[in-house]
Amino acid sequence: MPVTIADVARAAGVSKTTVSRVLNTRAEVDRSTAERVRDVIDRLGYVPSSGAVGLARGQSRTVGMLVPSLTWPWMGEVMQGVVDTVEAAGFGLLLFTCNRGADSVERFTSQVSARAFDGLLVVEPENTLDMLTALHRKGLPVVLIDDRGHHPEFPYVTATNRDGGAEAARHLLAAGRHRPLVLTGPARFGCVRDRHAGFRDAYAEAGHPLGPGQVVESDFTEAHGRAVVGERLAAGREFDAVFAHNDLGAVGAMAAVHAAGLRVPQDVAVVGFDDIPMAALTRPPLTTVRQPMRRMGETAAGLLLARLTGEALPASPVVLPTSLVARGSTPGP
Amino acid sequence: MPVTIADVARAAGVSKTTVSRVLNTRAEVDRSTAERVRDVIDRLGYVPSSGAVGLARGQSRTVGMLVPSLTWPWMGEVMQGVVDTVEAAGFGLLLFTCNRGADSVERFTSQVSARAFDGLLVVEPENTLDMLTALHRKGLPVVLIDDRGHHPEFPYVTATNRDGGAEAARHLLAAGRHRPLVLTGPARFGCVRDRHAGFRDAYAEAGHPLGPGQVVESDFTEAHGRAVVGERLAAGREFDAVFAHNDLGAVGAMAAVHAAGLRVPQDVAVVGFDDIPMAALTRPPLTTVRQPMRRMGETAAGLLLARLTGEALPASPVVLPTSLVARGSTPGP
DNA sequence: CTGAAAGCGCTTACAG
DNA sequence: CTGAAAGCGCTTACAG
Repeated sequence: MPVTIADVARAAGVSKTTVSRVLNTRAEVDRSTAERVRDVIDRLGYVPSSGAVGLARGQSRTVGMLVPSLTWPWMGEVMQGVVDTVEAAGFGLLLFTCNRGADSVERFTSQVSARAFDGLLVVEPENTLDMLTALHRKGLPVVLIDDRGHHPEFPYVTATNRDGGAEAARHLLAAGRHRPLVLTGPARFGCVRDRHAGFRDAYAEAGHPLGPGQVVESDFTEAHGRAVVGERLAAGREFDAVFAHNDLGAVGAMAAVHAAGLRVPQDVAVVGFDDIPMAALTRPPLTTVRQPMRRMGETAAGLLLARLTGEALPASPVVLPTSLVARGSTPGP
Repeated sequence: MPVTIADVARAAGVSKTTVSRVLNTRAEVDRSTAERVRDVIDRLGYVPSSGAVGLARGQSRTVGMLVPSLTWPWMGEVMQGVVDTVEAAGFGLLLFTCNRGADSVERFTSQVSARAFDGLLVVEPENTLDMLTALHRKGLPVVLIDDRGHHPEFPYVTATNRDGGAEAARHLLAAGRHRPLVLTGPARFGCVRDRHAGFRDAYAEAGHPLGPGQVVESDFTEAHGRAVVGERLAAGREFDAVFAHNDLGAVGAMAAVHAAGLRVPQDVAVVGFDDIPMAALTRPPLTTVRQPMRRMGETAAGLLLARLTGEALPASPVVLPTSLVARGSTPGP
C-alpha cells in the first residue's frame, strides 16, 4: 500500500532506473525528465524504503550506540551530542544497553552480524573491550567515548583527565588547602589513574606531597563518598579539602561534612569532576572539573560518520580539554 | 563476505527454503534435517540479515522513539525502561529527537515513510501532536508516554497527577502548613492542570482555600523557581510552604529560601514533583511526589510491543500511581 | 517433509 | 540520456 519506486516510475512514464537516478542525483538525467519525476515523487509523497535501499546498497545508513546505562548523570549530555550529530547527517541511531548479563551481550553481537548498523559508538560497559575489539577486527567501524584508560586499538574520544586532576590541585593549593583527601574512582579505570597522577604530582611539586592516608579508592557513588568522608571526620579531621573523582562522590562528601556540623568551603573545600547538571544546583554549588560531555558525543559521532562516508580516521585519539568551574564549594579568590 | 542463507543451504545440502524454515522454527521440518542445518548455522556463525528479513516480511522488528530532549533529568529513567523492554523482546530501538526545528520534524516523518520502524514510542516534543495524530491515522502504531494532558486518540501511559497533587497537599496540611505557595508548570500542560486541581481541592476541603496570590505559573526551570520565590520572600513572606510542580523548580525554591536566610523546612517546607535522581541528594533532601518514570517507559514499550505482535491495545490510557516520598524538606511526623 | 520460483523495493553494471 | 535485467538476502505461497 505504501508507494514504491515502481509506482513513481509508472506515474512518471519512466523506468525505475531513472527514478533511482534522480533520487540519488546522478548527473546523467535529462533536466526535464528529472523535473517530471521529482514532481511525481512530491505528489505521491514517495520516500524510498530504508530497508530496501540498505539491502541493495549493502549498508544501512544507521549507526549503533552501546552504553552501559542511560541513567548515569552525564549520559544524557553524551547522548544528546551523538543524536544531534547523527540526525543532522541523515543517519539513524540504534540504541543498545546490554546490561542484562552475557545473554544480552550475545544478543547485541548478533545484531552486529545482522548488519543492522554500519558503525558503532560506545561508552564501554564493563568487560566488553574484548568483544568490541573482536568486532572491530572483523571490520566494524568503532569509536569509543571516554576510553576509561584502556587505550583500545580503535579510535576514541576522551578528555584531559591528567590536566583536570592537576587543575583541581592548583585550585585547592591557591586556596591554601595543603591537606586534601582524595576520593578516587575504581583504580582499574585509566581515567582514575590519570586524574590522580595529575593531582598528586601537582601537590608534590608544590611541596605538599600526598601521604598514603590521604587517598581512598571509592566507587563513584554518592553513598560511598559520604560514608568515607563521614568515617574520616569521625576519626578526627586531618584534611581541609576533598577532591572527588566524580561529582556524585563530591556531593556525598559535602553531605558528610555538613552532617558533621562543619562548613563547606570554610572547614572543608570540595572539588568534583564531570560537571553534571546537578553540580550547579547543590548547596553550596559545586566546584568541579568539567568534561565536555556533549562535545565528546558530537566529536565521536562525527569521527564515525566521517569514517562511514569514506574518510580515514585519525590514528591518534581525540582528547578534549577539561576546564575547572569554580563555584561555592571552594573559597573564592 | 558475510555468510548468507545461501551459504548455509549449500553447506547443509538443503534449499534456502528449508534453512528459512528451521530459522523460523516452522514445524514441518524433519528432525534430523533441522539438526544438521542448525549445526551448520552454528559452525558458520550465520545470522540473518535484519534488512533482508525486514524487506521480505514487510516489517523491521524495530521500534522508534521520539523525545524532545535527552538531557531532562527524568528522561534517563524513561529511556532505560524502554530500552530494557524493547531489547528483551528482541526488537531494535531507533532514537529520534527532532529538536532542530521544522526541518528535523520533516526528516523524522520521512523516516516513518521509509518504514524504518514498525511502531513509535513518544515523549511528546512541543507542537508535534498533530503530526503524531496524522501518523497514527495512517496506520503507524503509536504509544505516548506522559500525555501532557492532551488526551490523544491513541494509547498513552501517564501518572495519577491529580492524586499526586492532592497527596502533596495532604502532606503539607498534616504538617500544619496552611498558606502554601504553588509554583505550577506551564498552564498549557494537562498534567499541570491536574496536579493543581488535586492540590487546590484538597486545601479547599481542609478549609484553607487557596487565594489568587498563592499560585504562580512557572516554567519548570530551577532559575525561574528560584526567582519567583526570591521575589515573594523579598516582598514579605506570606507563605509557609512551597509546592512546585517539578523537582527542579523545588530545588530553585529551596535555594531562594536559603538565600533569604530562612530554613527549610522550619520556615518554609518544600514539596516537589517527579522524584528525579537529584531529589534524594539535595540539602535537605527533597520531599516529592514520585512518578514511576522507568515503569512508565517499560509499560509504554510493553503496550507497543503487544500491539506489534498482534494483540489489541487497551482503549483506555494506562495510569500509573504516583507516591509521596517524604524527606527532609518537609517536617517529620 | 522439501524445493523451485516469485517477490519484497531498491541499486547498479551493462547495453543501447 | 534511458531502460531491461540481475542482484542484494531473505520469506512465502505453490507444487510435489
